Amino acid sequence: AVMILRSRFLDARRKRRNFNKQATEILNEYFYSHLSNPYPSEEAKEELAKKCGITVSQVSNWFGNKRIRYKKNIGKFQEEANIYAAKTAVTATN
Amino acid sequence: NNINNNNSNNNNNNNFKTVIFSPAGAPRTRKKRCPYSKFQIRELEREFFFNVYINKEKRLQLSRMLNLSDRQVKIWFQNRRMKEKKLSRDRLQYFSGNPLL
DNA sequence: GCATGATAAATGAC
DNA sequence: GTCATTTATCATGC
Repeated sequence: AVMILRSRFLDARRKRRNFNKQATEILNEYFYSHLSNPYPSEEAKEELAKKCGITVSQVSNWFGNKRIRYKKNIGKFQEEANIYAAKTAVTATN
Repeated sequence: NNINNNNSNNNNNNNFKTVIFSPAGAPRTRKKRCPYSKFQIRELEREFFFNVYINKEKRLQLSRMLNLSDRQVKIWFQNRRMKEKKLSRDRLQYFSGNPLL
């Protein structure tokens, strides 16, 4: 039984499921509002994880993937960047 | 003496460097990541089972047997220990949410 | 067919 | 040594 559970941990490591739209919104909002330094602190990661309903490791994975993929093709994310830039600009005026 | 060669099936071609994005600086390079073969992983895992920390002698011995550099074996054990720690965290979190298991 | 999340080599800070 | 990363690769979703 122990071996079965153990193998299930190893097998289940890559059972990928997309995050829900709200979680992605929160992560993108943080990323594009900290584009000059998109490295959330450990405390910020925990808060993001709580708000998104995911683990801290998943937050770290998301930022790691986002940083490298954004850096490699900034043009592809330009539209997305504008959307969230406008969103944060509205909140800044309040 | 040249260390890197890999037998195993598909690759490589190590010492291929990839250019790193350099924020206002001289462009640096990094060794291209090359996945290890099943055989290499099996032997590394076997040794890791006996001792999580590997000594110099066994490290050199393993590196020769697997056609990996001494540095690569050292780093593999470092990463493997980190992986084990993460697995422990995941296990703890999993069981805390499922007390019946 | 790529987008996306997770993992595997490799680097560097400390 | 640990550990947060970078980068490439893997596996899945759709």
